Amino acid sequence: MHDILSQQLTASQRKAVSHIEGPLLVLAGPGSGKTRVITYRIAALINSGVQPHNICAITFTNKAADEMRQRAVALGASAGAHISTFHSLCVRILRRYADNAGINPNFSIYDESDQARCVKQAVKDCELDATNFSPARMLEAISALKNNLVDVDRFKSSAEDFFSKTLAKIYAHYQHILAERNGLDFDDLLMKTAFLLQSYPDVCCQLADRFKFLLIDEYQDTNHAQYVIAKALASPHGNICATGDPDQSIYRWRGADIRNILDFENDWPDATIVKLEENFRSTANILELADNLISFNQNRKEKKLIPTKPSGKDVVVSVCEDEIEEAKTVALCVKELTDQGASLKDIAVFYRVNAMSRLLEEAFIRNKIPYQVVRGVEFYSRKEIRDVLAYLKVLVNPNDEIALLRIINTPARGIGKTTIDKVRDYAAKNRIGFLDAIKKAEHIDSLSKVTKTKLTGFVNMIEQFRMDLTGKVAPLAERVFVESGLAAVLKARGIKEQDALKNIKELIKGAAEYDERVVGTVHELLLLDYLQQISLFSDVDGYDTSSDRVALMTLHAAKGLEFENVFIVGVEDGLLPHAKTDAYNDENELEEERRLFFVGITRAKTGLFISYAKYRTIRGQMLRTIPSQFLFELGIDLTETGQGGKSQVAETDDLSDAAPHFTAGQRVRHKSFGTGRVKEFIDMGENSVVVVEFNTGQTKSLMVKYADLSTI
DNA sequence: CATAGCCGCCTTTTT
DNA sequence: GGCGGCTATG
Repeated sequence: MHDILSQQLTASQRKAVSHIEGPLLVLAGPGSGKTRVITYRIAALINSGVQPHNICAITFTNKAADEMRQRAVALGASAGAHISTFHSLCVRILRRYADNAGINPNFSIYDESDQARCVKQAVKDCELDATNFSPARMLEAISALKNNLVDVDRFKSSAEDFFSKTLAKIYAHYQHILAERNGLDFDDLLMKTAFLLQSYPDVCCQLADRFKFLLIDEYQDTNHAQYVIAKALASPHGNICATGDPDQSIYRWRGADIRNILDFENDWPDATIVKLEENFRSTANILELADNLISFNQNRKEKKLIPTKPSGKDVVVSVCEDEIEEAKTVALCVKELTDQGASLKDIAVFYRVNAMSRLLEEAFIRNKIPYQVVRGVEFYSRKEIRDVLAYLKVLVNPNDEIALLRIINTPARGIGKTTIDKVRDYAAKNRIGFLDAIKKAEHIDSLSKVTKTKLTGFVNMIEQFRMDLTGKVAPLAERVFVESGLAAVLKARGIKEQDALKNIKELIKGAAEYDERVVGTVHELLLLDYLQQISLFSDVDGYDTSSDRVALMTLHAAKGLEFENVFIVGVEDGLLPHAKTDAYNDENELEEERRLFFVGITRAKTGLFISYAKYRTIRGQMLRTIPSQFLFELGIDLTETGQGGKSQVAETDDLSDAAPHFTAGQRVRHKSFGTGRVKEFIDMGENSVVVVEFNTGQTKSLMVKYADLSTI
């Protein structure tokens, strides 16, 4: 079988597949058949006698893991290889070696909103002002520390200035709160695993013995913690195969360190490097644009995209009047494509921010085009779903105060804030958990008799549910939904709540599928496993590739996918690159935004449609936009009209119209105030006002027509 | 203690 | 322009 497989591969691909022992780096450009190579590699390892369960492949999303598993099996490889994301792998390791890691294996995984609550509490505990130390900013800082494996102690000892010292306090409190609730956030999963592997060489050896071959996809987007984990797991045997493309690194903001892939050769001196530069996905003209664009990045290793397909359809750049027209244009183009025989599932629309999906959805609905917004997590963040899950979480992890507080009065059962405060006080005084305090409601003198009864009723219900803990998940979820009273409340409400009911049904259906999947596996706590798994659900995981609908997603979510036809909308300054990035001061941030566009473009096989709107309503205000600089970097003559060239501009744009316009983030120079950055532009025709923060520190509002600002 | 209504906040990307 | 949190009222 192996030989037959090899014949379907190019020479470089074959090299990447057949190189079995020792470190291997596969530098794979977009559309180079990287996924195919990894899958074949798994099959080849198994063919050469490696036990499937000795293989550990790490993918970027659960969806990618599922697909890889299926493909490997389709190639004839027996199932049993461990294929998952870094986070899922860490959950497994942490549960198995919980004692060594110093945690309770029944931990809850805290998502962003849970984290926000905890950090808010921490800020409050430290008696700090939430405006100066906003939870979001603190969380971001803490996340960055964790990704770099800086724990509380280390950060405390290095903190010198006021801000760092304060952050250290909040960090310490935050970790304390999580520990009390037996909760781990996403970053903890990585950090705790990395520390575990560093402190316990024997654990590390056991794992290396279990996973004798390590494969890591999308290596360019690993952060420091993931890097340490990978290195520790592979060090005993050196059988590490990393694949990735530095030009597709788009998660720097999340701690991804591009040096991990650039320095692979230094980390593993005897590494074999295989480059996959041929592109089997896109037409030559699409690749040319991508190549032009990415070559504007200075901080990169030169790499050519070698097309294997001839030039195809012209790339279309559409200039629309506003965002509504843009959405309409996309919908009409989709119709045209389907009229020509394209199927909807071969079409995708990418945008920079999730908020941009709404207008597109409306346009698709109006034009009766089936679509799906690819955002898996949103399902699990719906109120009714979170409610049911909170009940389940409390059953598994009674210390999960976040979940407990959520359900104690949901549905309303007469347990209000005052009661909760009293119970909390009691818990704190007696140094017991919140749930334990409720159990002792009888002993809390400040509570009225009625309240005590209510609390005992609640505890009894929880205890009842707990009897079912070791069984299947779906029946328990259904039971909780009904007996908690949630069902009655939803059913009593109007037609609007039918959606909620449907969602719960969907949840139970999903749980039933889980039960089905794990049938036969021995688990002391299936519910725990289920909850931890769905906590790690990602955006693309909810993407249903089998249904015939247009896919709408962010450029980030598009990573690793490919489509016959791709639309990229909103290619405007302030959106791509996004104004929230520091693209105008920090070349690295600009380059990452450029890579993001590059990733989007290189998803397209034959049809590529790029668009921007001349006016866009932001925060209720319609503003004149500036086309993204990236558009010009594509190397398309944007003034060109007609069909002759390799690209076509759908509508001509009169860029030369009226007084100059500015956008936030733009750098400008003023005769007497010097250089500064535009904070805001208020479009009032010829009386437009621009607010500029000058480098001197002062902020000025200036009338554009008098100010004589020049752009830099 | 529950509910409605108001104010003020934020709005990048995600495992 | 949308959501969450807070307050005033029943």
